[in-house]
Amino acid sequence: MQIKKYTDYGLRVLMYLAVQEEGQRSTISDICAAYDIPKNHVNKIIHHLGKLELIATKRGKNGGFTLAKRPADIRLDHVIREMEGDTPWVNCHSPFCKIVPVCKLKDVLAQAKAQFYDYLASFTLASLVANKTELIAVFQTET
Amino acid sequence: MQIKKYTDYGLRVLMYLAVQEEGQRSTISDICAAYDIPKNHVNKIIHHLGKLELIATKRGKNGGFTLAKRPADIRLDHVIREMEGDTPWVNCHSPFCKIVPVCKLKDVLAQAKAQFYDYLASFTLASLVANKTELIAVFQTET
DNA sequence: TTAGTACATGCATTTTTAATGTATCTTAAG
DNA sequence: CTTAAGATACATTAAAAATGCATGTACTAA
Repeated sequence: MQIKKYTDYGLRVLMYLAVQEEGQRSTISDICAAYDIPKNHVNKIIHHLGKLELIATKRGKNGGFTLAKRPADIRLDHVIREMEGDTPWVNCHSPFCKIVPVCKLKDVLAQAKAQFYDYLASFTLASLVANKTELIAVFQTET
Repeated sequence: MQIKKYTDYGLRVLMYLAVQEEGQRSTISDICAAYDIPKNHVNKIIHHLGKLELIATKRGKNGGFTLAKRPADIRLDHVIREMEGDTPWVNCHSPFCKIVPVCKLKDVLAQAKAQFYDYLASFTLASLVANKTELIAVFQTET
């Protein structure tokens, strides 16, 4: 059990953007150079983050993207739920399970999952970049 | 993000055993017939549950297995952790991530994961089979 | 004591999902 | 009108999980 790299990268993109100077646009190439991760994947992630209106994207020359909200207004539970896809953590229907109607397992797991997200709801992107200067320093180092 | 069928089946095996008559041994064939799931997979799961000392297995003719503990003494967090494998929910090391030393994301996710398991720790196998007679009835129906 | 049954174990194959790659389209700046 | 950037679609590869197959080992009962 693990979050997808897709989700992980999405969060890292947001962290990167959160420590940039106000109004400073970043590009997919910037991000990929900073983290050394593949452009293809990030391409899709940026698109997705744009759709979620977490970032504002701009095409064409001198294009790029910036955060569309303040870091303190970007809750982690929201980002992770959206990026990860919000499906039940146990699959009761393929294959068909005959005890589903009387099975308490799915309910317990659903509640446990809710606990996970409830906890995340108390954090925002701002929580992740509280140590902004440290992050900036690390981004500037060569690998 | 989802638990493995392996884990799911493991829990279902335990539920099945928990509603059997005291001392009544079950076999892999019994379980697979009850849930209509593949023997190969269950084979490994039974072995694993045996290693965890959650069930007592017996080979040979008239062999099979029973719960090795009372349902109230089998905590769900324990079962799921063991079956699922207890690794971090975010992979910070492949590919290498340069911000790891100053990254708060891993800590937040680790705590969220802890919340998930803490909640499960308040439930046992007994919680899952509180409606024992209902479960028995469903097991007896044809598919 | 031997035939049969059931779990134990290891390896192979298939399926599913995620990750990555390639290509082309659209938009905007200069 | 050329270049740079994200948008979009499709293809391919890689990783993980699920499943299958074969054989070993322990136990029982006839």
